[in-house]
Order: sequence, then C-alpha cells, then structure tokens
Amino acid sequence: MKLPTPLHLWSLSPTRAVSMQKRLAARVHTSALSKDVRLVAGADCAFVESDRIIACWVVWDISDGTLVEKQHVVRAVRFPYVPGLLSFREAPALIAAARKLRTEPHVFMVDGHGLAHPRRFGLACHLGLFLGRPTMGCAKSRLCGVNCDPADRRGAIASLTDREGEIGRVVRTQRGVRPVYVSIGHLITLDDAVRLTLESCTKFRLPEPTRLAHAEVSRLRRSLSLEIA
DNA sequence: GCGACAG
DNA sequence: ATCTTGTCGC
Repeated sequence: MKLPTPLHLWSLSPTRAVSMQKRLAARVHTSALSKDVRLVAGADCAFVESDRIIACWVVWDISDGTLVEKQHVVRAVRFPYVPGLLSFREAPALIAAARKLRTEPHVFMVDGHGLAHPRRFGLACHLGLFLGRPTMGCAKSRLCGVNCDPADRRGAIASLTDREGEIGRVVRTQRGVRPVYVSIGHLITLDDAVRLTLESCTKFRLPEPTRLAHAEVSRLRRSLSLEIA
C-alpha cells in the first residue's frame, strides 16, 4: 500500500508528543464514506518481553465474512504507555505493517479511540492522517467523556459527550455484554462508524476485523516467546 | 489534593 | 498490554 509522506518523526518526548497532538488535531476531517464499503481492515498489537511490539492488520470482507489478507511487523518498542499517548507507542509499527498490505481496504478500524480523546486526537485519528485514508476507533473501555448506559440489546446506543458535545457513541454490540466505545478517526462520519461496528460484530462483542487481528498477534507472540525460551 | 486513566 | 485456574453467574 502506497502511503503519504510522514507528517513527523516519532522520537519525541511525552511533552512534545502532547504538543504534536494539539497541532495535528486540526487536520482531522469528518466526511462521508464511499457508499460501497466492503473491505474493512482491523488492527491490533501485542508485546514480547515488554521491549518488542507486534503490529498486525487483517483485511476482512464485510460482504461474506471472509479473511482477505493479513500482514504484520515486529519492531522494538520506543515509547512508554501513557494514557492519551497510545499512538506514539503503537502507530509507528501499525503504519509499517499497513505498507505491506497488497489489498486496498475501504476503511481502517483500530482497537482504541479516535476523536473520543482528551485532545481529540486518539490512535485512530493519528493513523488516519498517516495513512491518508478513512479510519475509526472501537475501544473496549472509555478514556474520557460521559455517557448513559445503553439498553441491554444488540444495537442499543448512547451518546458519549464531553464539553463541546458528542465525541463518540457507546454501542451494545450483543445482548449481555459490555458496550464498546466508537469514535471517528478521519474521513468518516460517526453514523458510518457505528454502522460498520454493528455490521462487523457478527457474533462477538468486538468487531471481526479487530478480533481477528487480536487472535493473530496473540498467536505470533506465543511463537516468539518460545524462541526466547 | 483526590480520582481517572485507550492498550 | 501482561502475569494466569478455577470459578461465579446467566
């Protein structure tokens, strides 16, 4: 996959990283997604010995539920986990893995937030700018904002808001499970992000693209752990 | 000062 | 995220 010229280097201090987020947040855009979304890419990361990161992208066909392609990279971890700065830890590896994709996904989904971030610039937004393509976030827990608890039925939705208004939506993807937190990343609308989330959660709480990517990095981590031992 | 805090 | 078996609840 051909990617745009990188917007900046990744060797930044946490303080500089925060400044960078504030600056880049202005470049994020909401826009209608093309009508025929079929290929949905899902990402996830795993860590080995806390010093190496495994980043993977899986391309899932929403029309027939098949796995089209999967690519991954293993790199050295260069940034600590700091709430609000997740992209500086995971994005570099995810971008490298995305370059290896041979198919062109219609939208990229990540395990984390996009706009539903303290500075409105979560991992999904950061990746959206670097990939120059539609992205959205579907997180397992909340980072910021307030919300009501959606009804306990598949498809129930509650608005996630912060001072300026709606920054995402809390979606119950299956009855009897905890809801997921959906927000836009870049070049997509919140309505489409929620729709894609529900269409991708065919049988589990989490979307298939992201769920499959998680299974893949877990498998890769096991084999790498064995090489060490 | 006291919580909250994506993965 | 990661360390980890059985076990409480629907």
